[in-house]
Amino acid sequence: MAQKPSIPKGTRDFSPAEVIKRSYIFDCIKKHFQLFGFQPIETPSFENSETLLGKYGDEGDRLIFKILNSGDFIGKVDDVTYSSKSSSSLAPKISDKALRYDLTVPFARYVVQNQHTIDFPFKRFQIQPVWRADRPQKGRFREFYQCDADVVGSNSLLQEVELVQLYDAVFSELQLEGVAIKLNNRKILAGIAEVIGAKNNLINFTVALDKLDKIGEEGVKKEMLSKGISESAIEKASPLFSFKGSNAEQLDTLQYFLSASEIGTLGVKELRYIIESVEEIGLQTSTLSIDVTLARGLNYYTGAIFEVAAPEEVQMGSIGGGGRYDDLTGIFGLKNISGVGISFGLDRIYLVLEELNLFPKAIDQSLQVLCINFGEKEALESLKLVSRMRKAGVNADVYPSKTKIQKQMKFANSRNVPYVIIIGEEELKNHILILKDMKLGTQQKYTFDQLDEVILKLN
RNA sequence: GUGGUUGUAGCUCAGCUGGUUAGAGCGCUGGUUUGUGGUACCAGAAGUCGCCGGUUCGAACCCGGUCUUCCACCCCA
Repeated sequence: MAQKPSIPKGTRDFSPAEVIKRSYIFDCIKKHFQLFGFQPIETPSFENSETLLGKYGDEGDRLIFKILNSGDFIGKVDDVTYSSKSSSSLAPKISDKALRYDLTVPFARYVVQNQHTIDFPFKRFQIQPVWRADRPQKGRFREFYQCDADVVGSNSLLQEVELVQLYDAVFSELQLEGVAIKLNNRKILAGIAEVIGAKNNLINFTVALDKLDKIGEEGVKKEMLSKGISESAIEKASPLFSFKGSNAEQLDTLQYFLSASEIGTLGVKELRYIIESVEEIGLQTSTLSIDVTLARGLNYYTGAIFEVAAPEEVQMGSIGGGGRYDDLTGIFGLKNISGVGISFGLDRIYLVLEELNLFPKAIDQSLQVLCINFGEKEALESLKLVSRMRKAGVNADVYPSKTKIQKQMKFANSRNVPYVIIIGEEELKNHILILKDMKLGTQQKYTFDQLDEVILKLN
């Protein structure tokens, strides 16, 4: 026997039960994307390196999977580069393609490339795998799916309002109640930095602030200090560390706090509009709240920032996120196209639904009825009935070989088949079938002519 | 990328300071039941102890490397 085969670190096989549960989530998300007027696109799993590199920061570049060129790719490298043993200068010479790292940048590329055939505003959704050369952890993989919905070509804050509704609709349908949608605005973060006098240290300030719930007030202050933010600035920002109250109260406090900052005031105005609009329309099961410490990847967000936290009873962190980016397509040469989008973290949603036991009970009933095989003649008759049932939309099958009834029943049981049809020699002669309810253990006789009744029962 | 952690039967895990033939539960196969699963009882099969190397008379156990798992950073879904 050869050595056991294996799969690369951070990748997974999915069993039938897992694929079915994952499709349940995919289907729900997809359905709501379409209900909200989004259209599907797909892009290649790999892009030209220059499309991806430099778009996610140095950290991101390191995590991009690079694809080796074909043919004699080493022979074409000049001796100086080859003998330099420097990965950063060698890599571009031997690799000019890379695996998709997220869906947003390829989408931006798509929009720029197809700008003349797209009707703006363009609402697109995309559900495809992405790859990251990260070190795996629970709920973090090197190959995973992203489910994104973005709108480009509209500045309207109505989009933000709709995206909050979309989150609520999806999680409500998944029976995942108590999801916390957190909202912030990057203009508010910029305003805060301006007001406290840390304007040119915005990124370090927000990255540190984002960690508040994780490392606490002291930890955040320490990190800010180490990143060169002055003590007086941190002192001015300290009200933020214990920011409480209703959304309305927080908005008023923020408005006052940021009154000296033009951009901050604009941020508060935007935030207020979104919050008040959502409150007017109402949410089914989720809550929407302001979180001034929310920052996320700041590379391209310019307005609203979303993050969705799983219900408190599960330790899972973020199960979705998104935001507004005023100039995403600018990196590919198309200016003044504003976009806003959200993403669902499929793998984490899966783990949460599993932990809270929220998958539908009958989700693993992929087969509705199985016919026991008593031999050639009987099986042939069963097949006739099965084909009629299949036409009526019933998942039906015949056990392929004549083995012990015991074994066939056991198979039906472990496949979680709710009904079994028994047609033996005696039944065949009299044109009847026995329908056994595997849950109750009861059985009932029907003539072949009564098959429609059986189908009705199975549906 | 940094530091740590994990790997023993299909699955979940025991296995003492290094010492005969590596165990349990669940699952699987067969039987009690040759036309009835899920319960019960009986029997059985199944492991190069992640992989490679080293120390030792002797290694699942000690050492080194490697892969994998999970965790904390980094970053992020």
